[in-house]
Amino acid sequence: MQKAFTATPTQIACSSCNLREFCLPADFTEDEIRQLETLASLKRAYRRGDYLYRSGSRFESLYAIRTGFFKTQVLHEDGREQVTGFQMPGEIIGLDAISTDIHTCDAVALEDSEICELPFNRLEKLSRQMPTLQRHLHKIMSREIVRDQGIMLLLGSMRAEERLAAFLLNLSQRFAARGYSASSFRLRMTRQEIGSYLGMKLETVSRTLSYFQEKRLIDVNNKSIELLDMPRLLALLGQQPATPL
Amino acid sequence: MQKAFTATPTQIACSSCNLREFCLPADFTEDEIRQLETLASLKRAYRRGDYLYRSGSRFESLYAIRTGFFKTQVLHEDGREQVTGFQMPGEIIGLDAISTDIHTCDAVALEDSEICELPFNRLEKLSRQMPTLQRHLHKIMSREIVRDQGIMLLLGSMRAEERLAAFLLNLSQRFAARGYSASSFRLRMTRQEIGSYLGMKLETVSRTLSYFQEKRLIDVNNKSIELLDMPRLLALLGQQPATPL
DNA sequence: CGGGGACTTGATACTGTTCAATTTCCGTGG
DNA sequence: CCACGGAAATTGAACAGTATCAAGTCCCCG
Repeated sequence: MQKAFTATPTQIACSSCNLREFCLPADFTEDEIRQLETLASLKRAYRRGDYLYRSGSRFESLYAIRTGFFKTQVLHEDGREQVTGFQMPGEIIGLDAISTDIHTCDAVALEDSEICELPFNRLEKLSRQMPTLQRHLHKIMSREIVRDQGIMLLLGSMRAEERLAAFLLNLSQRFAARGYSASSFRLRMTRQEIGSYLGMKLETVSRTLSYFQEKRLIDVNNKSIELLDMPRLLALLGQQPATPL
Repeated sequence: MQKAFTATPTQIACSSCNLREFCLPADFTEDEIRQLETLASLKRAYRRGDYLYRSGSRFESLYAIRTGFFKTQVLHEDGREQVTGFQMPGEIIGLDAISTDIHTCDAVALEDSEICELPFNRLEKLSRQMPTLQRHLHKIMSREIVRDQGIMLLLGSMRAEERLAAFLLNLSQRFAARGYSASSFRLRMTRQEIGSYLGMKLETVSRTLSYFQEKRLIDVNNKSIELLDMPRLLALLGQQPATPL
């Protein structure tokens, strides 16, 4: 499998998130879950385009996405922006802010979304009493580090086609993990945002998608994507030079 | 300042690491430090080229670098490798392995080095009793996430010259934070490793260094670097198109 | 002192960017 | 409900930035 760019959803307790079903690792007890639920009871709705937090704002809480879709981005002084991730339900955002108590990136809703707020002070306190939670929190943070390593590998050593193939397969996998179709989904982000994430220009994203379509690897229609040939998409990764498709 | 690519050393208690001097945040008490010292007493020496751990090996401990220099790298199936970081004294490595209890990258000594081993189970246990340590550990992990975001920005949206300038300034800053010269230092890594880290080929690294030298921004002599004009190097960042120097 | 890896430099090829012109999509208001 | 307008997406052509290939030099280790 594509070691470099895999995503296990970074999940944590969140009462109103259907936690019991897919969010929680098996090793929490009933009682522990109850405690977590009191902590995670704060939920809020966001509209497409709303900021969950902004770079520079004070850190209070982590956020578990309940429904919807977010992007995180860092901004450069000169206006350049880099999308650092796309987050879907069950994933946690805000981890970057722990280091300085100030958010270092923006989190923006890509569609109407609901989140659970997890006040970090309370989370820390609770995790002192609950080793399972402590371990879980550490794993979530570590998983984010591993994810970032995968993106570095992607940005540092893959060509445009490989990057886009990796991206599509990664989305596919994450949708599948949530019970949605692995082969057919809607992109919530623009070509520009994909490009920013993958380190390429929106025109190149568009061209490469068209090329994949021409080669019958995928079917694109604006934001609708169907993966027609996942084996060949996978084969696109892990190949040093350009490969004739 | 170069927001995107700043590094505060990720430090943690380590008895034999001259901790009191520069490794420890002020908020640990004498007694707490003593407890940490018992934990961090394991130290080991490594020779240039030795692996501290390998991708796939079992996770037991975090490692605090006491002296020397390391690189971490992830390997792709097809043989491609991506250097994900260069670590210097006071920094912690191994955080990626917490997520799965398996190391996801290699750590290799770039020169003879000494490390302190921090058994993670004991670290977790101790941090349950010591909120200061818990908070510190969280900050270290979060800082790594922020660092990775900076590299994504670099890899995703900077040109070769900017990347190299950012890299040199970042090293400079980290040396300075350790009491070494900010303007004159020895590179411990090869052009190839720099290139892998920055997402460019070794020839491009070499050429760009020569170009910087020609423009009197730096003085290079193989692995010896002197930064002659830090303001102009800094100005190189944060400029969208190519700038005549 | 010899040898091999690391580094530099040049010429050329190629991937992806830039600029520009359309076309398509979608939300908004009539 | 349809028409409008602006943003998003597609596509083409020329160009720029790096990669690639190759030759030669330097440095360091044994």
